[in-house]
Amino acid sequence: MEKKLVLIDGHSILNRAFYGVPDLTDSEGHHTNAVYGFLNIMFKIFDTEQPTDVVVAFDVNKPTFRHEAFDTYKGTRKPMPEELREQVPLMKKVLKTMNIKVTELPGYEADDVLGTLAKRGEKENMKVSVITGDRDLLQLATDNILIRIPKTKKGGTEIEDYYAKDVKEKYLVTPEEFIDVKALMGDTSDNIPGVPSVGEKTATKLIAQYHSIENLYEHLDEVTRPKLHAALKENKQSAIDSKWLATINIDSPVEIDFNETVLGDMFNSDAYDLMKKLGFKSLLKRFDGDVEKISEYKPITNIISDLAEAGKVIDRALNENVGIYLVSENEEILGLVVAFSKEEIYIIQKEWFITEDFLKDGLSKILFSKNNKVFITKLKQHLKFVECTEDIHKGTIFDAEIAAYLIDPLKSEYNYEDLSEYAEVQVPFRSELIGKKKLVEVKEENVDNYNTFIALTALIPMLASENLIKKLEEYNEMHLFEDVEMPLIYSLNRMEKYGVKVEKQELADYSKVLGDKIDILTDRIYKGAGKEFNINSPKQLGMILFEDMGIPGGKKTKTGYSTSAEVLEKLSIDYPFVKDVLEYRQLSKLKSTYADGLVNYIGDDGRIHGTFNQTVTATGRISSTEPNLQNIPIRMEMGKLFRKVFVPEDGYVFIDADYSQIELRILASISEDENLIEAYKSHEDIHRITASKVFDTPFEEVTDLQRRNAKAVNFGIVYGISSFGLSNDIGISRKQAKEYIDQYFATYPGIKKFLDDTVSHAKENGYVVTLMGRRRPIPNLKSSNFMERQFGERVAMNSPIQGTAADIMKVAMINVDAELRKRNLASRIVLQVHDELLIETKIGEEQEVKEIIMDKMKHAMDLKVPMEIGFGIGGNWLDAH
DNA sequence: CTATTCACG
DNA sequence: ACGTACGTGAATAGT
Repeated sequence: MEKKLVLIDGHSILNRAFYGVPDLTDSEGHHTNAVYGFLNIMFKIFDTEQPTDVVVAFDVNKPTFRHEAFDTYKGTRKPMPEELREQVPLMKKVLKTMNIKVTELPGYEADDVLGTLAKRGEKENMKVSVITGDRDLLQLATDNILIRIPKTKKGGTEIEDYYAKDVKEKYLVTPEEFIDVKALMGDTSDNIPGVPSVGEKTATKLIAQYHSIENLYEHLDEVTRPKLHAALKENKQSAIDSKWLATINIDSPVEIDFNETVLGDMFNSDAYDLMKKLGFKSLLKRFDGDVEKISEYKPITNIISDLAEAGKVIDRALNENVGIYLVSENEEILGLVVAFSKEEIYIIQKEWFITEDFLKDGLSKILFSKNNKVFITKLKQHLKFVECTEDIHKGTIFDAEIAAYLIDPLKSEYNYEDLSEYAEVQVPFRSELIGKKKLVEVKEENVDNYNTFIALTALIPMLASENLIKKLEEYNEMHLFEDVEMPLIYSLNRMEKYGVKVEKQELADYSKVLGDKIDILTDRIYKGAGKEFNINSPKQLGMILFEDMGIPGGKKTKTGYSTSAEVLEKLSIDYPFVKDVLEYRQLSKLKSTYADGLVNYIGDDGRIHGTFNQTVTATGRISSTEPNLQNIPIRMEMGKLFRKVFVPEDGYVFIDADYSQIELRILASISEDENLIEAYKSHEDIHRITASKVFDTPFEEVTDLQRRNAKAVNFGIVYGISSFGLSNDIGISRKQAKEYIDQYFATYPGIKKFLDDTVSHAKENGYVVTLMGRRRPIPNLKSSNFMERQFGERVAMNSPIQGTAADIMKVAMINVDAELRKRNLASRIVLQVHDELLIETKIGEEQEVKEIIMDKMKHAMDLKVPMEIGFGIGGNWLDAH
């Protein structure tokens, strides 16, 4: 029988899998996505190749013979992200458990091991496949050695196959010559220097003609292009060295016998248990006799184009449990999916008599029916299409995205694929169905994939709901879900629908003013530099400042000099030129982001309707996009003028209300520190009190500097203080900073205890919670990397505080909004900026609105300290604040 | 597609 | 000896 050998480039494939597969973690919070992706690629190969022998080769994290020869050689080791690094040992363990031969050879790279084994296998008449993501291995291809490169493309993984003839076809050179091409070109990521100015084109042409670097140099006179000739002549040694570096050693001392590589029982019970523990449900189906045999679920859909039939489905949905999805893209509706169960899914197409209005109306009826239960994701987006005068009856609608967010707020997305982990079905990947294409395109090109995708989007929320609810209950987050996050959807929806009025002309005028100032500065900067350059390019600016002008003290970043405001600020004292750059930076930021940026979002109604995202932040805050209305300037004089263009419509005024020092008050309350609570109860200036205690100065004699420093310490505490951070912030020594902190903790011992307890709780359980039970997992605390763990500790200290503030604001928003509507007032919330609400208030309603805000904001939660609200009223946002 | 910078809380 | 404040989003440059 013919033997078939599969050789896998371990790190290379693991790396591809890591970047190609969405984040996954096992029950203990360890990352598993790369391992999962690796196994999927491996099984895909095994399925088609049916190998008799398999070896997986890993690199050793030690210098190789290439380093010995050249100290500049760094190999391919880019720093690996921690999330990937931790999966390497796991990968090896999984492979060993599956009885797959794993090898690593000190002093050599995996490439060399693979090359050696490939050639040995070929000699023994085996068919050989090398699985790698690295094109350098193409040099190994022959008629019997196949190089296979898996690529994550739009619409799934494809594998590029190369025998010798395929290399020749694609790269116009033989596999052996491919080494020489690469050597000439050089490769910065592998630190192969090559010959400068020789790119792929030239290298290929030269090697195709001369077949090797050595032969090329024997015929160097024939190279007539003068620059090329010179470059080759000058870099002869480099070219030869590069070739040596790029050549895979096919004679490495690999002590492996082909007796050891025979594929044994991959699907043994240990491997089964391990897969199960890692949560790789889809892989379990490969195990014979697996009782839980799970295969990929592909929904069967019923397409409806007939109006009467569509009406029947919608009517039925009013009285049953349904998963629904209104398919829309760029405000255009494509159809409505109604899923009653795995077996019964209807896709109501928008065509013939089925109009957008019909579908919107259907959606509305299903959502607002009190006799059904609706499972959905992105409810807020759906509400965009319906009239929503009252909130949907509590308990009849379940947004699975929100639920999944509360269970794990660290995920970047919560689409059907992410939710399927709760649904006990194995679903096709989104990337395979639609990739990054627009839905309309997929509908045209591959209607089957389109239907599968939209069916799953409707169905999975329903299938996942049971386990989601179980988890919410287990985590004690049901209250948060039912009474905070779900009701908040409607308040955010109204806020988005109202939008906020912005004076377009004034914004345009201001853009012009800024533009003129920028032009003047640009001229001055060019004159000062002695030449024109792109001031917006940190790279070019760095060159000008620290090389051309020879300004000392260039702080390096990964890629060059830092030109951040922090650095420039210090230089600006001695160099007026730098001052101009700083001002240019500030103005061009204002112009591009705020003046020109915001204009694009002003709608025909003269208002900006931004999006407030509810499932983005790790702490529970909402975020704002398209545009970001939560970072409109306020601190700088030039910037705060933008707040003047935010105005109420005619007949209204702005009321602005913000929580005063909400986070510090929360800290006082959660920590139950008596001194801080007492300080707040006294209603005196908290930073002054702190300064007085920490610096042991009578209250009346506290200096401005002392107060400022105390304020910085208060901030620092909330962020999870470190002496370094504090010293950096207020420009004192680390030692001094440490003394401040120690003194602070001595003043408020309850805070010290709370922070310590929180961190140890987090280390023990892997998560922290807010006062309302909102959970944030902190996987970093388990990291093997010291810095990451340290970061985890700061996060553990900060998240309960920031998160509780978010909880409080959410409750306040819901209650303010509800009360305004209950009283039939025309006033409405138009913006939320974390601790601030902006209310467009109908003239005549000011007093009532003020009372509502004060009441609802103050009493959103019962804390051990009083909550104080800053209040303002005015004809624009700046004046109201 | 990532890094840098800077706007906000 | 590491190299750090917590949470966001947008514009820009350059690979």
